Amino acid sequence: MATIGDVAREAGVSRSTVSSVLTGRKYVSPQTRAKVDAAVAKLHFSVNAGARALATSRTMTFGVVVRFHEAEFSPALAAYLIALSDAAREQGYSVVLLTEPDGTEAVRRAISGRQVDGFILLNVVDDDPRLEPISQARYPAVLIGMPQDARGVDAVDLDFAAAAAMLVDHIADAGHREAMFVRWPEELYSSGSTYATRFDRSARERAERRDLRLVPVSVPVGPEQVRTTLRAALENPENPHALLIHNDAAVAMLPFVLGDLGLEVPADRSVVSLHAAELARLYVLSFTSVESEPVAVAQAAVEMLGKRIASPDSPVHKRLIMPHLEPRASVETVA
Amino acid sequence: MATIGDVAREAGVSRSTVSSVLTGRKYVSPQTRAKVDAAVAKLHFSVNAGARALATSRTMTFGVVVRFHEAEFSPALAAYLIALSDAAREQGYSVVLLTEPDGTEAVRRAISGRQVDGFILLNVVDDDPRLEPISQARYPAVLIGMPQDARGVDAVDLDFAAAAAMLVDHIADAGHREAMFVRWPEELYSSGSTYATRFDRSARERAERRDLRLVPVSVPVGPEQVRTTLRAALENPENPHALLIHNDAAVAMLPFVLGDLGLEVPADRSVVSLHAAELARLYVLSFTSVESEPVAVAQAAVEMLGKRIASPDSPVHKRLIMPHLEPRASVETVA
DNA sequence: CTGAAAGCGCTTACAG
DNA sequence: CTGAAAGCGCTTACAG
Repeated sequence: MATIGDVAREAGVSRSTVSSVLTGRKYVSPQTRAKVDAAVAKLHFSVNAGARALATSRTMTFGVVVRFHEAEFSPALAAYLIALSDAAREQGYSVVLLTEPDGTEAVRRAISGRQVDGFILLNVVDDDPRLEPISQARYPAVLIGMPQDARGVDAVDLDFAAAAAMLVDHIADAGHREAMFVRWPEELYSSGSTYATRFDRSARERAERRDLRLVPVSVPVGPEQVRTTLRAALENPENPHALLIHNDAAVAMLPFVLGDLGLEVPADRSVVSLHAAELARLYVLSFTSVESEPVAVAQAAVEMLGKRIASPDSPVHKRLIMPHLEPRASVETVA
Repeated sequence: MATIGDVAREAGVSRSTVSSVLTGRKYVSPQTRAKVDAAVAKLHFSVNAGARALATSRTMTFGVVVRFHEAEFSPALAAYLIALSDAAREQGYSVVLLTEPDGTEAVRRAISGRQVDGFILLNVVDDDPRLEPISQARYPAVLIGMPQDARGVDAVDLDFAAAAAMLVDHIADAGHREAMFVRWPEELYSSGSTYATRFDRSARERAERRDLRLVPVSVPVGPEQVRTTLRAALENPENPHALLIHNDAAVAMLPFVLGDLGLEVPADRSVVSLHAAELARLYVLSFTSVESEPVAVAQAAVEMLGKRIASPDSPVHKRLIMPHLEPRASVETVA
């Protein structure tokens, strides 16, 4: 592999001049620059990343900290990882994967080994232990998620409150006066787990304002349980015919259950949902929905992290990404 | 951040002695070692990765090259990425994500920038362009996939031929004499795309040997097309009642279509399939199946890459990971 | 068994 | 506008 010295010799200049044209931080005459560029091309030279990192004390890499070993819903995960890597590269950064079960340890090691310039934490919840080493070392980081106490770290997330309001409005606009609110298990809401609670509160508030009565249906974990619960809810004649779903597993299962019961959408039931965009790719999920926005979220995260690294002491940023409603004609207008 | 010099001072030894205990490549007396360890702990020291990389010319990182921007089926992708990262860490390696649409360019840059010690290429097909810069630079790499011409690069993959044979046997053992062979679009087989063709050939051979007549059904891309095709195939009274499915989209869609037609498994139809394990996590896929083995494949890949880096000139390795059949009582025994 | 010195490939003041 | 020199934090022969 060619070094900067080889290039300098080839171009007939000093190593520091080569470095100057490489970094672009110093004026170099066009002639000299041309000679250097030619030598670089001829030798297929490119800067040794480790050497540059050592000299600049900037690694130009981000650590992406994946939270769960058993990712709750990995289709979304892959979309985020790829979007993050793409966005990072556009800013000249690489992305290294930190997947240890003990994320705190992974973060600590990456910090003390100076492996990364900053972190992006995926799937952050309240009291996330990974925050500890970061806020302690005052290391640049951006959270994806919106914990109550972000401990002075920047954060970005989908605007779940807006999503809930959009979905409620969509049902209310169609003239419905009541709807089932199909939810995650209640623990998720009481444990203060950020996105769920934000969605929940906003849905309730908006429903109240729009005079929509919400009938909560908590759906337990596991395919069979999901199926049974949905079936019971749909069979109960007391229950509303509109469904507002905030539970990916329920979204995926619903068509099966509708099939079991011979119910049609929107003729028999009106359905809106919040779910990962990936879900819609492989399945026939013809429900009007608000989808997650991995690309927009990833780009915002990378941009925020870049700025944070550039100015460590600027004020803490929070950013909410506005989702959009994808209409799929699954709601019937009622008088 | 503490440096090796700080540790040396704290421990009252030279920097090279500290380095010796850190690398473990030289005998150091237990007493001295203890002093160094104590200093390391006290100062929370850990080696600066970039500096070590520069000194050893080993980055201790692998580049994982993800092929498609639009991942065909990203649930599987996430599982592979996490498994790779975990396996790498166990060997002391980090994993950097290379997601550029132009994978060849990404590989080239990582090589000339000395960013990685080797590559793992995901989802390799015949004539994969990413192989070019790797085989040209004779850079250590392991392919996940089994192209006809691996150009002297190690490769590992699921044993799709064995998978096909297992599934055919399962149907034949239950006494069936014929089965629909639900497949990807034909282009996938004619384009020589490795796993599909291996599965296909093996299924046909085994079926012939077992006296099982296979009726091929090609399923086009897109949810609606999948649904229509499956429906037509199931409604056709000429078609066998056993299904051998090698198409994730068809696997996911089948329950809907069975529901549409009021068919029960295994009473009305017997079903076996090959699909990504992730599929079964979120959905009720109660079909006997052979699932992909991301963890085993990832571990093999990492291990092979480690060995390849250690001995660049050892003979090329190919490795097939034996999958296992997951019985789910979806096949009816016939006379 | 331990330490002084050179070197890995860069960048960056500092002179000129 | 260009170049000589020091330094980033390690490792590794080489002496002792």
